[in-house]
Amino acid sequence: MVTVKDVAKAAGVSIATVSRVVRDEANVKKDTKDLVLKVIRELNYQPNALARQMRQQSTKTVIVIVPDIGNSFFHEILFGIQDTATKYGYQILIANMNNRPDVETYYFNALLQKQVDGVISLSANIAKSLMDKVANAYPIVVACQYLDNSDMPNVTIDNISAAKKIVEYLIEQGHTHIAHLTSHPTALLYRDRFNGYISALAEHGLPIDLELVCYDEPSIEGGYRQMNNLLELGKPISAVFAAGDTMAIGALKALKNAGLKVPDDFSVVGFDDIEFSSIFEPALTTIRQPKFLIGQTAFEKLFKLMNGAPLDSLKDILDYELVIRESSGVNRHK
Amino acid sequence: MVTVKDVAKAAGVSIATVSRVVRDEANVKKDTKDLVLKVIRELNYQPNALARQMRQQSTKTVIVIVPDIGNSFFHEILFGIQDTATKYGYQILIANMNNRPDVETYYFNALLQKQVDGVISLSANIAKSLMDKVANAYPIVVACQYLDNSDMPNVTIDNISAAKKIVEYLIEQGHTHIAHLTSHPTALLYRDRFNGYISALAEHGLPIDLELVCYDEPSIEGGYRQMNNLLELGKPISAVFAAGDTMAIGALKALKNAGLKVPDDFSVVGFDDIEFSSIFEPALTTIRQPKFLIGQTAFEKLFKLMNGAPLDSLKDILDYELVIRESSGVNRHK
DNA sequence: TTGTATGCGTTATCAA
DNA sequence: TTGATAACGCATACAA
Repeated sequence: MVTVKDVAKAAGVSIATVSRVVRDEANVKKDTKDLVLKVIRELNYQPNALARQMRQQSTKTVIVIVPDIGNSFFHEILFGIQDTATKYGYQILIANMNNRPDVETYYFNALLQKQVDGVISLSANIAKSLMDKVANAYPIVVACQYLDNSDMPNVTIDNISAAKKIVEYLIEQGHTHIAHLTSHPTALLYRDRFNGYISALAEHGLPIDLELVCYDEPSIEGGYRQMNNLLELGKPISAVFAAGDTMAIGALKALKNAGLKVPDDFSVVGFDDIEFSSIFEPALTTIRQPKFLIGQTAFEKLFKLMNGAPLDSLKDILDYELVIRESSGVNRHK
Repeated sequence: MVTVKDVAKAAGVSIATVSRVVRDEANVKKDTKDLVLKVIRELNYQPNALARQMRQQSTKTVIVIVPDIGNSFFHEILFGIQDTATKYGYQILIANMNNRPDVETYYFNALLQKQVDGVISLSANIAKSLMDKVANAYPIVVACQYLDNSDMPNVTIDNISAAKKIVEYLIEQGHTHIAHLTSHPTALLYRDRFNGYISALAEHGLPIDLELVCYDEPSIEGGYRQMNNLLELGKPISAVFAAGDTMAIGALKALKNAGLKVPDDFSVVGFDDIEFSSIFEPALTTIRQPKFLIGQTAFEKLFKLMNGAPLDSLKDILDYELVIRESSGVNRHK
């Protein structure tokens, strides 16, 4: 391995001078600099990043904890993070949790051991106490998900109002019996979407029937299962709001399987706007989260944190958008 | 920051002893070990990974160059890599190229600067010369893709025979005029699939019409565009073999748009078996690559390379599988 | 403008 | 079984 020493010897200068040239410091004579650069090229010298990081106690690397890399919802967020990170000369380490909560803790150790300068977590499953403990001492931003009563820096949308908006859209289409497919109520995210659903119904004087609220895994299978359960109830439902697009697609499959036409017989709306949702047939009506922007904003926030700069705001609430496509329409069975 | 020194002082032993305990070396007296462990807990000591890596000149990290993290084809491969890497105590750094060829070169620098111990590239776009130069000196494995006349360690399937097999399946269903949707012929991958297509037709005495071979981006849009072009030709085509599932799904959309029924009027088959393909309706007939196994095998290979162990074989050719679903059937228009 | 010397926190060698 | 000490490759305070 070629080191500064080798370059210094070959160029007839000190290692300090070589180091200065490598880091492009100002106070080096032009001639010296050219000579050293020439030698660096000749010897094909590559600075050892490990030694540099060790010396500076910084890796210019940020770890992103992704609950499930197989879920395309996270891809655009990753793009946003990566885009901004690259701009600032940072690398990102993608840690895939595979939806196993214990892995999250594991990755926080990377932070404690100085392997990374900061963390962006797209998951909030980890025990709140640990989260707060770590956030106290290290730069960390939570995006998409969030915790109750936590003062962690956070980037997200207003899930309550977004859920309310899409349910109100269904109500405007004449639907009065709207079911709700959702997931683990331990996640504040789902509780918020549930609250938005309830608010919309209540404010429009519609009856609330908790039998129409079904819980399952946030997956196509989960949505399929619960849609079938709903159909078996034999109640006069004409629309369903799924708290995630994957569940919505599962619901669409169950409806098709039952011989029901969407949106003629039934309206289905989701949440997130994953890639799949616009390609599936019928294309899904949903809430679009500003995924790229969430990623960008999360990194910007983390960057400030890592550099000890003050945050404009602890929590950023970004705008969402109602995207109306083919899976929803007016209630024709009134 | 708590270091070995602090622990040593507090425990009244030398730093060497602390280091031994941390690394769980054998020759430490039980009592000493217990004492040191107690102090480590009390001080909440975390070994500094940077210093360790610096000392050992190894990061136990492998970089995986992914052409496009938005493409679900790569997810299962990543799972396979990650699964095996974790088993051996390695971390993986996912480098997303975003399909920009220049980024590939950039990431190889991480290798040269000792930030990672090895590379798994799921892309082969980089100039062959650079690839060979790097592979000569550093542990690197190419998976899924591959280059002409290159002696880089490689894990893949036999694309020629797989393409041939799925086209032969179409022929068995009575199809005689089969089109081919494919992408950049600069990629050996696509040339091989094209060759398999041609072989199948030739060996069954079917006419080869190069007007039925269309090139475009390997995306839904690309497939959609070219399927429309094919339909405009007005030739008696009854089936199409797309060299990738995304193109196949684009073709399905174009056929639907044209009012054609799949598989009654037309058969469509793809390649890869991405997640989407089984969920889309109609579900796609395709070639399933053993994605998880490709990932596992690639890491196993890299691991040997990183440890200077001999490779059983330079190139591993894994088995594929023909998956017959709803998008293909017998030719009813003969 | 350049060089000398020290230290980052760990592991590993050697001696005790 | 333990301890003293020398690296690892670089950045930087200080001196020249």
